[in-house]
Amino acid sequence: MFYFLFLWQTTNNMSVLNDELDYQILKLLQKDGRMSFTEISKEINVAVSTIRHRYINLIEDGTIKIIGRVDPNKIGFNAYASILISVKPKTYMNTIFEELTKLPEISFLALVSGSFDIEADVMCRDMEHLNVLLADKIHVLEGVFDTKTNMYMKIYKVAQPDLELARLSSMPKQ
Amino acid sequence: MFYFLFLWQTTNNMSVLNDELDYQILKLLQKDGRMSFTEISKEINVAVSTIRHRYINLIEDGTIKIIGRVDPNKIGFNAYASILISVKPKTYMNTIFEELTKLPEISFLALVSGSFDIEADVMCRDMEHLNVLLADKIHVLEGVFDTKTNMYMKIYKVAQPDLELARLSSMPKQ
DNA sequence: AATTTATTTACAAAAAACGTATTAAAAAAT
DNA sequence: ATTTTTTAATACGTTTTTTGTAAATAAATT
Repeated sequence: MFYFLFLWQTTNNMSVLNDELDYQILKLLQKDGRMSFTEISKEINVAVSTIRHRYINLIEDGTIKIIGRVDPNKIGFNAYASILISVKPKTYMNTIFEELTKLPEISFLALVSGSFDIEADVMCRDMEHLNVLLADKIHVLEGVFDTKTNMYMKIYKVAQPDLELARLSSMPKQ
Repeated sequence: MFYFLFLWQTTNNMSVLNDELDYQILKLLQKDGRMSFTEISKEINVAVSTIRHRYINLIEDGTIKIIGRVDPNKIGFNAYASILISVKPKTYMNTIFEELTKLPEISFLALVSGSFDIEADVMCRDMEHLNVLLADKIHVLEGVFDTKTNMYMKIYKVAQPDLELARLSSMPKQ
């Protein structure tokens, strides 16, 4: 009977630590995607092999992806804009999304609520480039009824989802 | 005389390959931030030490940053929204940016052209969370005159700046 | 042409990753 | 309640990679 209680306790602790461990790994990699498994394991006192296993799982289920984030300004993109698109008739939505996805200038593409249907954020070299993109690649698409373009004039913050906020909820894994 | 010509040729090739080399490194790291220097060097036929030097420079001047990009949905963020803010009087702009930058829910914050002044994209757990954020953290700020919130209902694309497009211009390093 | 500066490269020591095997724990079945 | 199955954590030796330093080469400056 006493033995049973003991087992229950370890089980409980482990299942809490499980998710907590993933959070800690994610948090460290979020800041520095090249941090070695060895360093991570030292930081949170778990065996290197465990970190590696967890890492592989997190990568495979798409929870995290390690990427090099390139600063657009440094490589010559000086016109960052938000293009809102109104589609009429709405039956064109799917084909428009398909076509827009292909455009290399588009860095973010989503279906939005509000008076427009689609938001497409684009990174262009300059106003000329943006202008040509709009005229030759977007306005020509069948179903594009109206657009509204606004420039991002100064960027104050670009951040990752805050894991501390996520931890408050019960971590529903997809 | 013949020797001199030979030298000139190598020089010329090298200087073209210089910027091209940075592009190639950036392109590979953009896709896989954990790719080893060894692997990169094999891919583009340059000594490992060269790749490493270039890498260190690219990191130090902020051209690229290796980060773990966490999928918001996988960790329980189900309300992704765009909040447009109108500021009156405009003298409050600076303090509002300062305050907004602190909010952990905000993943993107920028000064925008158009009928509103500020765009703040937020990642919240759910509608309740978003609602509380708006009411208790944003609407209460002095100078926030009006806001307009739209939900990102489905995300079709999240991409990095396209290096092929950048290569077309003359790579002005900042 | 000489000097300075920057870039590329080579190499050896240290550190890290990988593959595999082992151990331990949790869940499921009996 | 015990056994079996499945899943997760860990240890360890080998291979690979990174790191620090020094040398060679090229470019820019004088």
